Amino acid sequence: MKQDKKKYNPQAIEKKWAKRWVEEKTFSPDLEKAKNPYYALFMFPYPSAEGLHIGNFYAFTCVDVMAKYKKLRGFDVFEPVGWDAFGIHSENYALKIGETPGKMLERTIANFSEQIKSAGLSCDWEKEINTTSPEYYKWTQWIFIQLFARGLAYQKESYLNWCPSCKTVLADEQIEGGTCERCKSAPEKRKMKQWFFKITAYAERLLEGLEKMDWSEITKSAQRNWIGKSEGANIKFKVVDSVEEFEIFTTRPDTLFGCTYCVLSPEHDLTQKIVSKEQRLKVEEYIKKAGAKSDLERKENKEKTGVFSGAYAINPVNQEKVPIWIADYVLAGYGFGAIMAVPAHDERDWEFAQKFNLPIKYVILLDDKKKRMLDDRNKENADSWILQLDKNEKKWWWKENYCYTEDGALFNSGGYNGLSSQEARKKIVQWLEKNNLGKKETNYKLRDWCISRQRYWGPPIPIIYCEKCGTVAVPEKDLPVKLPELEIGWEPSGDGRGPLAKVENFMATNCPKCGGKAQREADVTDNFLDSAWYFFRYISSMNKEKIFDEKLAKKWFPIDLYVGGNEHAVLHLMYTRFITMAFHDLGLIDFDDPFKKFRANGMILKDGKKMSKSKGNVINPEEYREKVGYDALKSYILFLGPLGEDRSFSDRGILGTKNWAEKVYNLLEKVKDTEEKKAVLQKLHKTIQGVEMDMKNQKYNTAIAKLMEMTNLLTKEEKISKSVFEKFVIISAVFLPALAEEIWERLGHNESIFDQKWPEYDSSLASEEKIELVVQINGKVRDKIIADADVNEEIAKKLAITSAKIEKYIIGKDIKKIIFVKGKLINLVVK
RNA sequence: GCCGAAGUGGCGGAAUUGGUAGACGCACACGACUCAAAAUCGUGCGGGAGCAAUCCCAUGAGAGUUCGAGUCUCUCCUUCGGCACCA
Repeated sequence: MKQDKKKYNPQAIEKKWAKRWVEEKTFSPDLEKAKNPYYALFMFPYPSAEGLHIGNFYAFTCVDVMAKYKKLRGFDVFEPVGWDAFGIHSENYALKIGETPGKMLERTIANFSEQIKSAGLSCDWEKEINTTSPEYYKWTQWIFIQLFARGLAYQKESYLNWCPSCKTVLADEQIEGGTCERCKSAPEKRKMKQWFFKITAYAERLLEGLEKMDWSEITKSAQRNWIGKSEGANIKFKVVDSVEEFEIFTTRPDTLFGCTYCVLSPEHDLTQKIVSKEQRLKVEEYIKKAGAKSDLERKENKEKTGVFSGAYAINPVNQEKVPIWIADYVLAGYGFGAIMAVPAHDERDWEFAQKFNLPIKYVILLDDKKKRMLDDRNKENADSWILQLDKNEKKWWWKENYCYTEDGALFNSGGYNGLSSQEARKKIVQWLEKNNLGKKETNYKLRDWCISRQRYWGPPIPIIYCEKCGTVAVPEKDLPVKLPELEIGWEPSGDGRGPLAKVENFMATNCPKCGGKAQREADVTDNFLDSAWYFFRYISSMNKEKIFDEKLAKKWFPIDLYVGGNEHAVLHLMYTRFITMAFHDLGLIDFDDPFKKFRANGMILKDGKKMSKSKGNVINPEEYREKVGYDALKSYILFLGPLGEDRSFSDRGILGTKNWAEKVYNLLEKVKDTEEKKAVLQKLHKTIQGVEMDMKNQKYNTAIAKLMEMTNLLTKEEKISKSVFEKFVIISAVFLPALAEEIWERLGHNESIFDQKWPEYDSSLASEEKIELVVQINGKVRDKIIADADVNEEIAKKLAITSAKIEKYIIGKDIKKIIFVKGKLINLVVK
């Protein structure tokens, strides 16, 4: 019986402390008075009915260990928690189980919060938020009207992604690999009038900001690709025998002389105006067909199609007359939806010209090196080059049947012949600008954020349509526009309007300007808007006057550490940056980017495979609490490898951290009144130093390894002094919080271990007195000699050449050179 | 195709950033305890040669720089992530 009491019982210990931490508000800082703020944030969860999963657990823990470490280092740590509960995800699930989302969430949030509370995280439950509460979404709507007032929220009609299953439009960011991010069905193209946020106005700032931020490279690169900056020029083309003209965007103005035709997208405004009588029927038929194609069809079938418009344009640089074609390989949404085609030096134009027998004109010469490179790539055609000798330099161009996009030297280009592509780009654009025929321009792939959703479960868009006054924002004093609590009729209708459109007492209102009868907007905002600003609300979750307190924001922002899944790289993370920049421009804050440091946590694989319900290899955290306890589970996840990489979880492997926790627990018995051995003290101080360094670099895995080493050393000791053990327990508390807290109490302390000070290491103890001096001959290790740590070159040399093992390598040879690395090695270069 | 990250024992991964490759853990083997098993503790554990001391090979492949390369440079291969008819 007594035996049992002494046994490590993680479940009981963890339960006890998790409860006490919440009750005693151990981790609730005073935001106003805090002197040394540290804001640690994990992506707030969507409270799914399945409950906490291992991915949540991983991301939360990555933040949590840093929070605990910083708290021990004397910071006022704020690690808030809340619920991202609006949105299609919740609503679809509610539809599936036939319950209203509101009722369902009451239950799932209660469950989820119990789970997080029992996980022993240092969350501040005082500041909990929920995006579906009117106190929260009042401010989501407030953001909308602020952006509306500044022209950053606007309505426009355009072709949008319509998800037939979710029955709503989606933002471009929510189409992943051509399908709906939520339900994986193929979206249709629909022309609709919708609300947009002008994120494109921030394209350059979003891109530039990336340079300064401490974010995972993988995330930054995803954002860069999504923003898709390209520099080039706009060029005007006049239409022959017409007053019309159109502009094109190109990144290769140096190839302007090689333009042999132009292409307009089927949606281009000009097509109707310029089409010739003979071609009209064909053109109209083509436009109709192209319009019916979904993005997915386009993606799958990249075969070029198109039709001649019957009209011609004038190349501004050489007055050549070139045909204008209509083709859907030119996209309406990018640039002007019109291009100059240079088939010799653009692969898409090349393909099109081949198919429709359009002329090809080479204007770029390549040097020998580039020619050889292309020859290697394209061996079967390697004999079609034409040689041109230019100032004794060999230059080449292709005779036929090939297209190359490399930069080179210009020819067939009038006064620009001989210039490099780079120079020619500058000169040609200068000439165009001087003659008002074009200008330098930068384009981005990023498009404005469509935020209307034809759904029920979101904040209603705070807009009123008045016959007299037009589109009017709901005044701030009337916020929030409450989402009516519907028992029935909240399902998406699919008719292009949100279900609120049918709720008469919601829709009917008065115009805030003229007081006359008016209608509300029936759509709600995108769920990603709720989550684009939640971290601002945490610091003022109770504030009724303001979205957040500016003084507190100044103190607590930018956020010190943010961790979450990289699947949000271009969704959530881009939107948060945009909203933060907008806040900056509203004068609310003085910074542009909300997260100083972001780390993407990788995925957890089970035995090397992706987890999925169908495979039955899903890791349920609660199951492992039963088996090994949360302290061991969390440590194991972190121990598996460096942050940001995928990691393979195995049932056997987890025993490693379980054993570790148990060993630490068992050390308690050895605490005696005793003098500490020097070797133990040295290891302790080295461990403190090492853990500090690893935490600084967020190398949790090696920090744990160092603590394990210390544990192994202590396990071998008969007696451990209390002072050494206490220090060791404090530094272990970062990874084994409940266990450490329990030990701390048993050592006779009343206050929480997390209110203790991190022990300072003594650098004289942390560094070695004796080292193993490595002796190399010509860079190969030949001997290791124990020497004083501060041994100098002279003595090291003596030690080396008098070593018996070294003798045979230097006998009869000259020592040409000696390389000495202090505290490490001496290398004798002999011949 | 373009951009980014990565490739080290049977496995997850270390390596103070150019200085002892394989820390720590898992698995495995042997030993101690036990009537026995589990648990625990101890020892070993990249490959090859040798009784041994020791020597050779080895960080995806190949070259290079260097006294010295897992780390830097170039070329190539593979895997993963992002973008993709974006002019």
